[in-house]
Amino acid sequence: MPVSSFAVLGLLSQSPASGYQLAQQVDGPISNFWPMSKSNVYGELVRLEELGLVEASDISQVKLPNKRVFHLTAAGEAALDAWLREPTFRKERRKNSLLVKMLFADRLASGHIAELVEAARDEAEAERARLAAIVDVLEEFPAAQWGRSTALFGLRHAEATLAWADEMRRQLDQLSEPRSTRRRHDPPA
Amino acid sequence: MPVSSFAVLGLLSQSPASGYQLAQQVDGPISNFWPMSKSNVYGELVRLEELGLVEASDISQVKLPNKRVFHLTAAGEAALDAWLREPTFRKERRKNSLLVKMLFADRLASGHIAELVEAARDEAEAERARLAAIVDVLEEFPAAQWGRSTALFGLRHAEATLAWADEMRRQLDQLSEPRSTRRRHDPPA
DNA sequence: TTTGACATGTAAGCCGTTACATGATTTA
DNA sequence: TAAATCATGTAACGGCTTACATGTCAAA
Repeated sequence: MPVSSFAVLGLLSQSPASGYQLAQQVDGPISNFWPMSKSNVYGELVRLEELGLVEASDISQVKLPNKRVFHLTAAGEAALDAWLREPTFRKERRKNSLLVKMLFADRLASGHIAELVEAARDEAEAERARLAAIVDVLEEFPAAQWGRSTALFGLRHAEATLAWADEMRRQLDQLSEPRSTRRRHDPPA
Repeated sequence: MPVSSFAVLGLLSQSPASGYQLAQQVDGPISNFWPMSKSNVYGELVRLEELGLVEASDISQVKLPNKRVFHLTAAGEAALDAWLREPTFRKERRKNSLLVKMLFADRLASGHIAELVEAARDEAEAERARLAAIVDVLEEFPAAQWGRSTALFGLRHAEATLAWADEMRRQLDQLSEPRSTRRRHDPPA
């Protein structure tokens, strides 16, 4: 079973929900580290229902379309907990096309490399600010401590990207001014 | 065109190669941030050939199977360089099932959470050591500076994961010994 | 009157994986 | 004699995405 199945089980474990509601939830916090599309959600629900891990109650509504509200079965709870307990998450493929570009950066003028690095830096800085704010806010809600931990993970990684970008900047600076032994603090010309 | 196509173009730009040779190369450094399977490589070659971005020369060998050695066309070089120059790499989905587990960690006993964190830490520490060694070695080869930069990126991120795991450790320690106001340095009992 | 929220899905297709198929030659 | 290396692919399938299809009701 794909991780997406467990992601849906996890969301349902917090509260029963219709496909529509789940489709909205997957654009929430979880999208930061497990993006899913709407269709994907509906597909997972079909699978989980066939496996008996979730069940639906038909809710008829006046003035609004009827909906099917899903909730975990006992088997669903067991499956979720068993998965959560496994300390195995090795197979995730960290794909990063920025690094593919860096690997072949020999083909680029240093100005173009600098553009790549700056674009990466800008993105990382925006991410850092966004996540720092979230971590800060959640600090005050002990009940959200694990949610906070996911944001903290992202924050530390954004900081890592920033640190890397700064190192790359320095490397690129040395390329463009390679006057052999250059003093640390040049007097203005 | 998927990034994998450009990855193959990039490898071929360094030196012409047969499908077999490429299939070996994709298990090399590039596998750290763009994993590809053997079949995937052969598939990409078909696509790139149809698009006129690579061409093959048939090499007949005695005592060994014949092979088709691919090289970039002018169009292939142009396509690669155009892609390398674009400072856009936004769409990469960073998927991380560890964080999915953390998000639902409320369902777990703190011992199980600690196991997750320790497993993540162990993996990150192994990765840190592996990459630190590579970064160190490549230090001495200025020609490999961009290859080194990709390892450095991985190194900084492994360090970020370690820092995060240590913060989680502390958080978990506080959970297990919550004797209200605890002194910094407890005298032994 | 049109747009947006509510609500559920299907269809087509892409990217990529694992497993399989074939067959010669070299090395243990 | 068995395994590894060289060499090229095919088949089947899984996961996921985008775009499309359908329809009601409330609000602007």
